[in-house]
Amino acid sequence: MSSFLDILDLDTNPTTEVLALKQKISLKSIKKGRILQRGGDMVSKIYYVKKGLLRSYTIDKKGKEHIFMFAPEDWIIADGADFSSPCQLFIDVLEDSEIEIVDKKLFEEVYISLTLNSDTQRTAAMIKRISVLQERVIMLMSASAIERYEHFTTTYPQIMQRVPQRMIASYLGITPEALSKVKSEQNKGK
Amino acid sequence: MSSFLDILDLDTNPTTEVLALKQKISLKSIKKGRILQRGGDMVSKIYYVKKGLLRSYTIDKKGKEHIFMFAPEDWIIADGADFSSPCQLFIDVLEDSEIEIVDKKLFEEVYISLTLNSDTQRTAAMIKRISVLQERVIMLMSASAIERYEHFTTTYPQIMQRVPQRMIASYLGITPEALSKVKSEQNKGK
DNA sequence: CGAGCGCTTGATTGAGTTCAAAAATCGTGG
DNA sequence: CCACGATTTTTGAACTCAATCAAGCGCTCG
Repeated sequence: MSSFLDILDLDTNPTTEVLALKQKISLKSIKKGRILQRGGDMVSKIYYVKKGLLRSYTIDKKGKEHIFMFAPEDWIIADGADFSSPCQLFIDVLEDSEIEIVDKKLFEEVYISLTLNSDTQRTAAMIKRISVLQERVIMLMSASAIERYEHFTTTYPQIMQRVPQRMIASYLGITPEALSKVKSEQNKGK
Repeated sequence: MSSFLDILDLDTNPTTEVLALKQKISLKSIKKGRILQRGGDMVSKIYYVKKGLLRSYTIDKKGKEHIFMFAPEDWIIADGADFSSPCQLFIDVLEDSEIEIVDKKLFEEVYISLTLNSDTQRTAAMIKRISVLQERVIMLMSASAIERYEHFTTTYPQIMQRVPQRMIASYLGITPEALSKVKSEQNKGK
């Protein structure tokens, strides 16, 4: 899968609803720094990243950002699960990007009604996301700052190079200062 | 949904595979304390809790347990996502329970091949799980011991009463001592 | 009834935070 | 292409929350 449209094209006999949805999907070029969605917004969209890099994050009561996930090429990012419901995530653009944007509700209705391979695909995508989150929870519960950092560098080396360190710290759940110290610490060791 | 069998019964015209699978699902009564699965085991099963309470957890290198989730009545619990793949979770029984047990691979094959309402159901279940995990990650990244505890008591009051406090601490990612102190602290306040 | 487990409480320690300021890097306009 | 301001990273010192260590209490159940 490399686009929302691909998914819809899987249906060889598109209904009028599918066709209507296809017309509403537009590829947009969006500049770095743009905020696509704020926690608390009522409108909620799904973003398919064709090119570039997005992130989702919360802001806690003390005003501190906590990055929930990064979304590079070919990732879907949205508040809540892939489609439905809750929570209060912000989403913004870290690199100039090309993104497909669809209304969440609309997409969900049509998408779920499609019954074919895309079902297996969607299931696989959700399973992957659950696995990633499971690993993340375990990491947050049991790993020290150093362990988290080393896990990140080996798991997401591509993202490492594309975002400032303070954002990696934010993703790991530690302060930028702590991350800096971790790095200098592990440099001493060699 | 209140059983694996219900899911399979949704298919009004069961294939021979479905029938074969149905025969392999057995309802077992299992006593408190029994370990169903150890991290590292190759066999992997899916457990549907009809009655009772299970938990899944990891054990870190220092030998400490970290509870990943509790599974009371009508929950499905398994290593990794609902069906497939990775990670190293232990699963054991906290209360005398009645459980349906199915081989993960077998179930996945048959289940995924079923295309009907159950698809929507499965999707909904996965979305819910993703939402729960999202909330958990945010909690672990931004909340203090007290906040985590208060969130847990309001969100899972039923489970509160059924497990020892040290397990709640383990779920929250804090030590039993810390949880004890949090409680006495919040009692002072009133 | 005693042994073991779970919960509490206190003293000590330590990893990571906070605050502050200097050093390095980035980016933008001239 | 350079220069300057802004942002990011590093470093250091003081502090804080929770972990660790240790002891005592109360219950259960064997």
